[in-house]
Amino acid sequence: MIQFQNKEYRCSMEVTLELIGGKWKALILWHLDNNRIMRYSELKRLHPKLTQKMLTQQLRELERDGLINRKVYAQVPPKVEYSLTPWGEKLKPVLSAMCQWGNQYLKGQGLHKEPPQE
Amino acid sequence: MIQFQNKEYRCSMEVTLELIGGKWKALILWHLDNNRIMRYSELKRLHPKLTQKMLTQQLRELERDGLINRKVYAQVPPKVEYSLTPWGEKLKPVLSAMCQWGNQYLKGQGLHKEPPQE
DNA sequence: CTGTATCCGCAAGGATACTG
DNA sequence: CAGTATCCTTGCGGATACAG
Repeated sequence: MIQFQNKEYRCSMEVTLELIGGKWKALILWHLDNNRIMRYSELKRLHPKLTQKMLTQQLRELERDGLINRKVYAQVPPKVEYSLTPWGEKLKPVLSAMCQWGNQYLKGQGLHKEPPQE
Repeated sequence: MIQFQNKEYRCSMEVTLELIGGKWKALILWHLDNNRIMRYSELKRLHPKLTQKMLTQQLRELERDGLINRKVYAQVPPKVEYSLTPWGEKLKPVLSAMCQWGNQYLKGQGLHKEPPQE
């Protein structure tokens, strides 16, 4: 049994799910990984169903958990840049594996065809 | 823009999230990957907060999407075994990467320490 | 531009009872 | 054992207004 932040976990998979699970986090992290640095408005455009409230909420949690950096420029109009921390960057294997799998699944017509052998 | 099952996706990451996202699927798949074959009652014991309703629902979706097999033995009392399909097995890189990352994060005291160099 | 703050609807998910 | 079926609650997340 793992103790972490006042909660209990049965395996490290549960911890990972707690930190990058949820509806939007993996998507945000993946695009931050590709683009290195993104502004709030760029992240907002990732998906039409991603609302301001949700985006801000997810970004705050990712920041709190040490996965992304938030850099505010003291200027008008405001400018805020988001980027991955070292911990966030170590997620690359996870994220790119997810993306690759999705690609393969789509190419194989998903459901009805066996996965390709490589 | 990707079309898949009457829905639209902007990248394959979104497709993967649609198929293995959600609160329990990755955990279920990960343990199926480790144990090869698991009965319903074994899966139920994965987590105290995983209810029958949720487990059944997630299993049905995973089966519908071609990620797991469901084998029913015609006997009393009933016996049902779940296992990964070839598509499900191709998720191993994703799942083990997630598990590894969680381990590293925990060992590094998570938030406040830099990730280890390897 | 990059956010907060509220209000609020609705569907995800919990609890319970029942079944082949 | 491995589920359904049903009811009911909770809180996620949408909509809107406002601000530095």
